[in-house]
Amino acid sequence: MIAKINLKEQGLTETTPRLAVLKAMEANTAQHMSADDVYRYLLERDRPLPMSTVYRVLAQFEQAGIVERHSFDAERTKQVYELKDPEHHDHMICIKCRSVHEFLDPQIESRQIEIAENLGFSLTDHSLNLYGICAGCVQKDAQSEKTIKQ
Amino acid sequence: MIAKINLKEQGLTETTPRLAVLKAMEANTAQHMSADDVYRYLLERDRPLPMSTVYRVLAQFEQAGIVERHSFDAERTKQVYELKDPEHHDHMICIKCRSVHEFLDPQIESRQIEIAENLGFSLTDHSLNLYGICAGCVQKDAQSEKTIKQ
DNA sequence: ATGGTATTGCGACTCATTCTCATTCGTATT
DNA sequence: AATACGAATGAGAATGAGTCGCAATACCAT
Repeated sequence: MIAKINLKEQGLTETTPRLAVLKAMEANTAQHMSADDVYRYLLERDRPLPMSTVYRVLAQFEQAGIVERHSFDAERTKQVYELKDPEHHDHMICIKCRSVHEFLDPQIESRQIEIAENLGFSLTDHSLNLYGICAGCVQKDAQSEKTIKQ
Repeated sequence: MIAKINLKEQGLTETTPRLAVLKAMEANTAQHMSADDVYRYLLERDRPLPMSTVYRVLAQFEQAGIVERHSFDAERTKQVYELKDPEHHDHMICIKCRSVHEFLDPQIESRQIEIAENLGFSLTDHSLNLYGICAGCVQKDAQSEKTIKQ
């Protein structure tokens, strides 16, 4: 659960575009939103914002620590955003259906810190993405294979 | 140490452009090479190859398992390639000097497999990038801070 | 040498993202 | 409430990595 975000508290003045983008993000916490997703959401449900503003506002949000930016796709390098969860998590991406599961593993987290320390690195950030085929798609695959063999 | 690569063994005919790109990669195992790095290397040391061919050949190499593609940069999403190491490794990137350290941690590796299993995922791949400031840059930072304070 | 397939060179193209700059908005101050 | 000044926005052009289409060329088996 993500706490209600107040722009002023994050050092951002409350403008109409910023509130709109924030609304779009809050309405879609279940997904990771690309700039285009935000753009289309606002076009349909709210009022249109130019893409340049969507990008700008998302960048401002990222700087203010309101959202996090990721790029999951190994091929197409499209960026997506999500409201920042106070507790960090990693991602597991289904390469078939593009669904994203979030997970947190304290063991890996602490191991990363150890590794960084050993190498004399001052760790500021990290990203761990697991790619694979989700339970649902594994099943679908198995079924379609059966169908073909018949 | 990476074994000498034979294109034919990888199912690729030995053409001049492919050999040139391979040579460029083998001559620069210390760095991760962008398509542009390869392009410039060949322009200077060998014979020019059009960018489209560089990209194409690198893509063929990736498919054949000769190189691996990564995108380290959190901001600019530029892709880089490296000759594929038979044993997988992860990356630690210095956000100051852009240097990349490679590391391998069996504990994290096996934990990833466990996590995937628990979530019903069939794991095909993963990427773990640690971002931070390397030992060298930490020192430089400390020094320049001292200078400023004087 | 010949023919057919695979590969290349070239430029045009796509698409996400960033930039520019004139206009408008937000807000602190009269 | 008017003013003023910096911050934010809108619109569209620009950028830059990467891809595509297709004619020309290279590779290889016969």
